Amino acid sequence: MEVTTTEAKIKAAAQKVFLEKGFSGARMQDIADKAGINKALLHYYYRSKDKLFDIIFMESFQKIIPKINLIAQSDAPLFEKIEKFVGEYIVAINADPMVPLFVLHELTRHPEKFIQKVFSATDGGPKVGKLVAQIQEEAEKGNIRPIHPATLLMNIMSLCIFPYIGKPMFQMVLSIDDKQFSTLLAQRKTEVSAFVINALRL
Amino acid sequence: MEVTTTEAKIKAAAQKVFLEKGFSGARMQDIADKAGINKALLHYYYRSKDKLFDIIFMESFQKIIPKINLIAQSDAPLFEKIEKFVGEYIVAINADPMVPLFVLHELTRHPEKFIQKVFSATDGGPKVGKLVAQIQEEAEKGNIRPIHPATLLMNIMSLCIFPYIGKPMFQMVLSIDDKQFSTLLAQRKTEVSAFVINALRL
DNA sequence: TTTTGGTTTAACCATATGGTTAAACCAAAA
DNA sequence: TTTTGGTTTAACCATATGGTTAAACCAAAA
Repeated sequence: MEVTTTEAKIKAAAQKVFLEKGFSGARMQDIADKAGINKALLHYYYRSKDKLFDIIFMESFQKIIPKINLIAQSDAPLFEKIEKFVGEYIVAINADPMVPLFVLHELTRHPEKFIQKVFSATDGGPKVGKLVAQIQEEAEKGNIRPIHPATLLMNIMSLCIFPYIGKPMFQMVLSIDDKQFSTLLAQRKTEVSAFVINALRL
Repeated sequence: MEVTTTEAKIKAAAQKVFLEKGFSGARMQDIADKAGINKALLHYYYRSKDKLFDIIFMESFQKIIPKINLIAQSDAPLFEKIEKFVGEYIVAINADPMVPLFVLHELTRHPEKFIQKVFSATDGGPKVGKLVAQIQEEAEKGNIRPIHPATLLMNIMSLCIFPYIGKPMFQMVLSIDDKQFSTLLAQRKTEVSAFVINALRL
């Protein structure tokens, strides 16, 4: 049987509720019920709704500002980097499909509150300098179509993340059910990098 | 001077507040204050928070399920359609940059509630049949790289919409301010279709 | 067996929040 | 000038909600 501590049970429940409802839609009682504990314990262990939320939010945030560094700063050739990044990023998001919408929703509504905290947590934000230089270099060498590095990064991340956020919209526009949609998403792990790389070819 | 009716003032204020805070974060008092009217008038004109919200939501939704039909069902060649669609879609989103996050956030949290209503409002959802056929046709003729039509549509829409949703994240990752970000967005009106079309070329 | 210190609970509390109501208002019609 | 019907307001109301507290619990140490 599971021998989780109360503290852990609360965190797990809070994660679920906050991701589902967002901060303002989440109810402490709801979290307590899902954790199967008395509501007072939420405050005993985490003080306040805000404090509890901050913990869940920061953890979630880490998940979508991914190990860009690792890949971006390596010495691999550009196309290889793209393949690797897209593959790993999609897998990461796929593991927690609710995270992107949650994080971006809360981040948009309280930019000041987190921008700073998040920056220190990732020590100054990710360093994409090397990747940027590489893109410019390849463009100058005439190996790829010229493109603003920021634009390329934006395109790649959009293609990775947005399908998860836009799911209900896509299902409607495309008239497809959950299963068909999942199939499409699965294909994207390789499809996206192929698309991007082809877009860069001359 | 503005001679707006109370009803219109309420709607405008509600739009602002709901888009900013979402349903559960929005406060009726806040809407009343922004509209400069007594809170009771909200109920006098719109009955309840839910009813008021539904109106704002449906209007917002229309904005991001755009005139796909018009373009998708036309007889223009594929690349031309893509250019036209991307251009118009980005302009539409640009006019209301808060809408996508708002709609997708609420839609994700209450799929059942709206999926149906929205379907009837758009009479059965957009018809992309012709565009789908066209993509398959071009692929078979060997004019473009083969790609699942749904995947292509997803890619295009992701590239158009996501930058607006992911703004705070991108600004952090790329270390750029509002102005620089706007510049990047402006470029995308043409940049995105170029990117997509190039990705389709053999 | 008793003490101790962390854990859990039921009962509360203050405030926020969506919503209602009766009375006051006010411009146009009679 | 009076009546009428829609509009606006202040005062309320019931309930939801985040948070607190004193007492009960309970396992391990003494």
